[in-house]
Amino acid sequence: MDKKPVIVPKGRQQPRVKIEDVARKANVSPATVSRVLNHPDIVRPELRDRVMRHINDLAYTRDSAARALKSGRMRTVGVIVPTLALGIFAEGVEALQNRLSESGYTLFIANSQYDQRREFQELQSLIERGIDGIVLVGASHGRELRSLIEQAGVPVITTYVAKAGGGIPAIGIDNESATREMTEYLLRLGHVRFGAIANVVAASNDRSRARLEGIQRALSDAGLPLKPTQIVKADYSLAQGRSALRQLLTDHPDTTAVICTTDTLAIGAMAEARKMGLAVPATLSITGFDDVELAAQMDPPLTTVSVPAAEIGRGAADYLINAIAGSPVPRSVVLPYRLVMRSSSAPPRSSVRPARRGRSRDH
Amino acid sequence: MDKKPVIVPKGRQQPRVKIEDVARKANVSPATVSRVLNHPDIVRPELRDRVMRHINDLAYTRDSAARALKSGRMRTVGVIVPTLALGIFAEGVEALQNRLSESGYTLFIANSQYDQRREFQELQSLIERGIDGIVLVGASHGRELRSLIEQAGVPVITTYVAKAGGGIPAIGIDNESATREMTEYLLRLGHVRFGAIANVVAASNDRSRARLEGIQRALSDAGLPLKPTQIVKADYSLAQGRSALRQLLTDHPDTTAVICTTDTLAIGAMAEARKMGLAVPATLSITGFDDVELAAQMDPPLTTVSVPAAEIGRGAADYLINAIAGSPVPRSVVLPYRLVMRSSSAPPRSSVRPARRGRSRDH
DNA sequence: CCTAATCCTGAAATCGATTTCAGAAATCGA
DNA sequence: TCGATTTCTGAAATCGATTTCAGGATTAGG
Repeated sequence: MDKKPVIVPKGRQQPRVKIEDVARKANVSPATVSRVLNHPDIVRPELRDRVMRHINDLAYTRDSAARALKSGRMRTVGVIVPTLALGIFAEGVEALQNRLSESGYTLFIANSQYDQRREFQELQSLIERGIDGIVLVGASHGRELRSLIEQAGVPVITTYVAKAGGGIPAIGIDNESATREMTEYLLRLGHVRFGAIANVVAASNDRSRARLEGIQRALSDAGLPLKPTQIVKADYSLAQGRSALRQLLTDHPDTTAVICTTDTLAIGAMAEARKMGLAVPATLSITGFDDVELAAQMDPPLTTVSVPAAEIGRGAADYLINAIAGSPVPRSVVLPYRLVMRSSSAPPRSSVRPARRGRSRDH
Repeated sequence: MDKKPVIVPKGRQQPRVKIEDVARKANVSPATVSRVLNHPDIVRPELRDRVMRHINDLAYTRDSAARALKSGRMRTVGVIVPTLALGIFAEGVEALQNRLSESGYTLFIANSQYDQRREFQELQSLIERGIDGIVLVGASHGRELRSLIEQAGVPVITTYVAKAGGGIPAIGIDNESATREMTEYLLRLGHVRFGAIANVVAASNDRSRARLEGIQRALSDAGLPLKPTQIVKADYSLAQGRSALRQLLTDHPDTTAVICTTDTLAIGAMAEARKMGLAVPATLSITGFDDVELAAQMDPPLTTVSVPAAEIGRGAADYLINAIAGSPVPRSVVLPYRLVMRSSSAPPRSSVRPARRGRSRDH
């Protein structure tokens, strides 16, 4: 009469195999099955084997929700990156996932699009999911985000930077010092007229900001502080590298060295230089940052800073695994970057014999 | 005496706020609180507001493990990509995550490194995690993987291909037809001596294999079937693109058009061509596949096939969201690719007036 | 004004695995 | 051989939220 056609229940079709089913088949209690799975060494070997056989026969797998409920551990870690479009982040995430997977952890991924509000929301949703650890990128995070983390009592680590505020441990490189070294290298080559292209448009991109500061500091120390027009701000696209170079050379046609805070920008700048008929490095030296795969293959190959992204990812995984287990963990890990001198940089064409570092020529 | 120093308990530090706490504060039963959160419309408005206030006051968030246990839904989706190093996958994952996030889903990520065994293991671990949906890449998957999926009764979709075996729905482009079109375009330009560079080393890379078949088919149809030495197999690195081109031109110095199954390979090939002093496209036309950001910025800009990665990611998300909800879903979705003709391809230098398709010139 | 229908709310069962507690079995020493 | 340990196993409580079931309060209808 009023019987509606049967609706397939939304849940799992096949009635899941439960620990109790295994227990019954093996003629033991559920407790024993649980022990076989979690503490195999405290179960008599023959019994353990028998139970194991039945577990395999029934293709039993534990319900992770029930497990998590009882144990309070999800065996899950979350990562929030600005974007996956940057190879350097993708590489780090991949290494992170691989290492976590080895230890039985699963990785949640989210992206913030360089937006702190979004980062906060994604983190909130991850925490509600009950993650056991969090990986962030960069040093600058809203204070409400920090209090959210604190309140959740979940271990965190932030990556790609050498240190972060708010007591958050970090693993990464010292961005500022890297560009400072790069700048000093160019100074040693004899360059005196510099330009910088930095993707500092996104408010939360503290890496590029630190890199820019490294450039500025080195040049100030050398008595050649950058004028505002010698710094072109961009986002992280290749096309912006092009237009940035054009603008820079419009304002300062005599520039001989351009330092970019990203390989993407540098590659864009090189493309534009070529189009403008400027020889690299004869007329213009260009350097990047990140050492993406393409950098070495450019013509000429790009001088840049190599960032150990995979190592950062692995290190973050190890840190969290230990922190979750309650093992002691380092406060922060500073990894070495590597300056990779290729042939997109050279002494300026009409370089006077490299003066002994023109420290106080003008002041 | 035997008292050890207190060890901080491993669980959550702060005793989590539970639904019962909220209920007590608000002077209602836990059931009501649950209803306020899950079915707000069936609770008397004033009561609902009161409960809501207390929920906010206590910063209560539901325990997702308990929720998942009771409801059988994790609100979680997993994706397994071959690697994140390829921008095209990173882009798809990013779009996937964004769309899922909008619908309250969280994304697990894993990578297979083009290894079917690893893909299977990662999937197993994801299924144990109780995911509600799965996103895979490509058409070729082991049969044990398919039976695992079936047994788990979880909706799946595979991506970047137009169709897959084993009754698995797919969303993506028709790779074979794309390269066929590309090849026909080059034929129309007047090329007759072709070479192909394909990353078909990884057993599971069916995309590139399909692309290679597209090339072969088009050339066979034109009466110009590729000899084995005209096909160079590579993996997906830029450096291999270089060496592949060198090998190809060693065996067939008179080649005028090289079709690559990946932009990365094409870019490597272009770099090598430049190094060998070959003008592109005057002496050699080169085409790629994927339309990565760099393709348009090359010198000359690369002719390639644009893959709608973001759309694929979004489409996969929508598919799963619907499938999980029990809504009707399409069998498969074929998205349009786009041939992007740029200036890395041109008629061969000494091209005779493009013959009307030299169909049966020889045999 | 009273019964019938409607609307809301609370008590309690439930999801599936883990773990404490206690008892049974096995081992050991005398 | 018997009691004292030591090992191992099972019964039952527990994790926290959801949902069914039934009853109390409210409104509508006569």
